[in-house]
Amino acid sequence: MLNYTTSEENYIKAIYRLQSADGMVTTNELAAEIQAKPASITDMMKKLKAKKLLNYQPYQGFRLNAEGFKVALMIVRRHRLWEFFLAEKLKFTWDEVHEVAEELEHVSNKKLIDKLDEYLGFPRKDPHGDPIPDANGKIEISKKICLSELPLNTIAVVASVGDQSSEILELLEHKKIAIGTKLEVKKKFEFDNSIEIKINRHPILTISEQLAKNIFVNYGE
Amino acid sequence: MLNYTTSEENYIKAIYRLQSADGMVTTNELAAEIQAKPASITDMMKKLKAKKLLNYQPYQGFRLNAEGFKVALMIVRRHRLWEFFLAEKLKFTWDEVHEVAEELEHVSNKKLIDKLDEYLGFPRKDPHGDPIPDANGKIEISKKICLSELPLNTIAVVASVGDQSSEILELLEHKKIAIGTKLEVKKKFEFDNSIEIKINRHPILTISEQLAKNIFVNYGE
DNA sequence: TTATTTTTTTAGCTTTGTCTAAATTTATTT
DNA sequence: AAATAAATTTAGACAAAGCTAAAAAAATAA
Ligand SMILES: [Mn+2]
Ligand SMILES: [Mn+2]
Ligand SMILES: [Mn+2]
Ligand SMILES: [Mn+2]
Repeated sequence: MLNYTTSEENYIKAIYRLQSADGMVTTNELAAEIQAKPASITDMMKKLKAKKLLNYQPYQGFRLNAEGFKVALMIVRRHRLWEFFLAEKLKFTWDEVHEVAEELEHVSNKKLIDKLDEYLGFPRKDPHGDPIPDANGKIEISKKICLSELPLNTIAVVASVGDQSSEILELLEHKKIAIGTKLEVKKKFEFDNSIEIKINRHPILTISEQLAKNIFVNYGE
Repeated sequence: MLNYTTSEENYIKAIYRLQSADGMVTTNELAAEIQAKPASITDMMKKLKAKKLLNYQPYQGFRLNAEGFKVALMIVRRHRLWEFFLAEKLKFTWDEVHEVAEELEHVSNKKLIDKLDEYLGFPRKDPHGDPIPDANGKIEISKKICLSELPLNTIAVVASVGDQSSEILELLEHKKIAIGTKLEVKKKFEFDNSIEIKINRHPILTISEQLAKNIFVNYGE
């Protein structure tokens, strides 16, 4: 496995994130994800195709091939191990780990990462509940869905928030819900689609339909 | 304190390393240190002068100014803290830590470094015996001398090694000399400048001039 | 099926950091 | 003091990674 630049790695990881089971990723999709102009995407897709990391034909979109997928999993592994380290050992809070891991993930010394993994006790999930690929690139399947679709009595981890307004953040803060919070849905009411959730050692909370649709969780073993 | 690119930081650190109490650093010196061509040095010196990190007049050499020195100390702090982390927590041997720290040092999130420092218990020396600047840039003055200058029958502690090639490390391993090893010089021979040293409970060892010049020790206090 | 809109690509420009080769300045020898 | 050598800077080139604006292709609407 060769070494790639920070830019190449950020593109590879973003394609990995966007590419679902079948479909192609489009230029505009990736441009939005990476916060760059479509012309820059086309440039990089040519480069990554030349490096045999993806399939790409002009105007037809692109997908990582087997090699590109393997590379992506190693970047994801580094990112999530560092996130775990920051939260577990350095006591960073949920909103701080991602940004720092976004930089640390590009230090790609294999021994460093494998020893870090060992030091951390081979954690299987990062602080957002996302699975950490092992040294061979093996990764648990876990599903990310919105809170209103979470089955009853299933422990899940808050992974992200759809709306980013200060209003929703104020409400989440008030209810003590944050990225990484473990919860389960105890009741669902059909009248207004509100739900009741339980967080360890806290009283039952009521969540409105609007709020539930903006909270995304990871679950599944 | 602004952020600097990886390249700028490597140049700043190299100048810090070369610049002694008084004299100027020359273009060729820095070119050799950084393994780049003299023309590249001149380019970067113009850039760092424009950023007000050093004094530089064409053909007259250069020196970090107060601000550049402060920046250098923070890079050195990051480098040595990561080296300590790698040796202490991830069980890297002391000859493996430098290369990895050379990359990690460029992740310049202040909170990351200060929390890492705290997590490590505010270590004062890196695995090579070099002092680690604190969060304010304060650094112990180490009175290091090389083994060939150590007076006879004076107990000293190995603090660092000049050359860090695998060849010298192999030799040091063979002779059971490591950071922290206590020793004293028992004899000096003028013919080839070789010396004989004594390490507690070990037979007398012969050290060549080349080797002695690359072993630095702390003594007295 | 044509026309219009959207998406994507191409062409050309910018910045950063590197290089080689030539010019210039400083230092050292006759 | 010249002449020569060494050190340093300048000039011009290149690759990476981004951008804007224009052209081309694909998708959608009329
Ligand atoms: Mn990143
Ligand atoms: Mn994560
Ligand atoms: Mn470095
Ligand atoms: Mn060191």
